[in-house]
Amino acid sequence: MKPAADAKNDTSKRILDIAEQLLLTRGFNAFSYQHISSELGVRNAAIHYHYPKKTDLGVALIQRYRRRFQRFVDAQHTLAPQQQLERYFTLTDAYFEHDQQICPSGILTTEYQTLPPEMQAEANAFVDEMRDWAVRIAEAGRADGSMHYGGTPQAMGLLMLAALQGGLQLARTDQTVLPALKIQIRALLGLATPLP
Amino acid sequence: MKPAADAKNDTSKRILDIAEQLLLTRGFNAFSYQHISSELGVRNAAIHYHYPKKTDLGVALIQRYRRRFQRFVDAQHTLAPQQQLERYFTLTDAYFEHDQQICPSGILTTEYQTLPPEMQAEANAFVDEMRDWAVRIAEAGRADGSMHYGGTPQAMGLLMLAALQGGLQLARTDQTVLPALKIQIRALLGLATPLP
DNA sequence: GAAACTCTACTTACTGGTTAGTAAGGTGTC
DNA sequence: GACACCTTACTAACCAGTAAGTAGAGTTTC
Repeated sequence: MKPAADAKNDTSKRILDIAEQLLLTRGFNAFSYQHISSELGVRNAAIHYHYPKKTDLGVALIQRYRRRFQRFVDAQHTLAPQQQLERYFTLTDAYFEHDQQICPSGILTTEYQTLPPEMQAEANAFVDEMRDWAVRIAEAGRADGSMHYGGTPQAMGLLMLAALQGGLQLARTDQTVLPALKIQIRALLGLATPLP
Repeated sequence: MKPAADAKNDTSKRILDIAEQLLLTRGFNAFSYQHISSELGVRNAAIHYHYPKKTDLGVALIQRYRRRFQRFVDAQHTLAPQQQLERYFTLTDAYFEHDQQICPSGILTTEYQTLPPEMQAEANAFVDEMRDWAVRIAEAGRADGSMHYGGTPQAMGLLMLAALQGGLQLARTDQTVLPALKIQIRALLGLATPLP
């Protein structure tokens, strides 16, 4: 057994978990190491031991998102485009139901001008990856004849990403937003509402 | 002449102008009275004289947005739906071109959980008004036969609002976002790109 | 097998800067 | 002299970040 190595990983990971929750509900500028340390039951400096600068923590957070998102995408590359879109919707719903969290790309682009350059670079890459994925769904849906829409797949994917990012934010003022948005996106793609 | 009254109004208004710029580029949590006072060339306490609490300033900012937006909407109630949509696009472009500002509703809903209740209430009302306007455009466009889309006008208006709000944020990482989004929304509504 | 070491994961204690907000006073205008 | 509009001077809280020390577990050396 190696309790030392496990303990290190565990605290490091728990810091990321708490920071993620704070990031998606309050934003990067509106949470402090105090929030994390009091939640974790340790002192402030313990967080600095694992992530010396807040920038380090921010970069680690986005990098973990990128890895997780890549696994999410990889895990369903065999699914039909329509099913992939439904997974996308499910992911969006999950954010909202978890303390009205919003999409990470929404936080990062909204606070973009105040973020350190290292985080801006990670945010750029993350947004690119999310956009590419949305575009691939629109492309595949047109290619296999399951989705029917005007314009290019590039623009349609972008529109879906932008609408869901904005929709998650708007949902905080009105919880009927997300269901209506999902129905409308399906309607624009000529899709039927799927059976459970 | 009434220089006293003008001076009061002028300083008060200039504080709002500077605060607005800071809000739309940095967010409410990421600007301070110091930012405003140094920009304005006065001391910190002078800002507190006009807006005792930061909450007061925030509420005044949103209320001014609401008045301005209402005037914007009223000023074009005689225009055709398609022209109203183009005005909406122009408004969006103007935000982006002004130091990559984003939509006020985007900031307010993203920082929603950290805002004081008075600002949350104003934000709710503001988002409602923006949404209503988008819905009315979609309704009028369907009614006069100029726009053709699936789904309800309520959902279509919501989708346009959400997409433009998210799109303004995403445009910070890639400036080609907004043009593509506008083209796609027109395509989904069966509209031709208007001539200048 | 025990003393000496090294490393991880913290702690206490602190610095310097920023924050919103207040209290009291000054200055010019009606 | 009353009021609008500021100033100086301050408080208390919070912020990121650092320095130095410590407890304990594992590792090395004789």
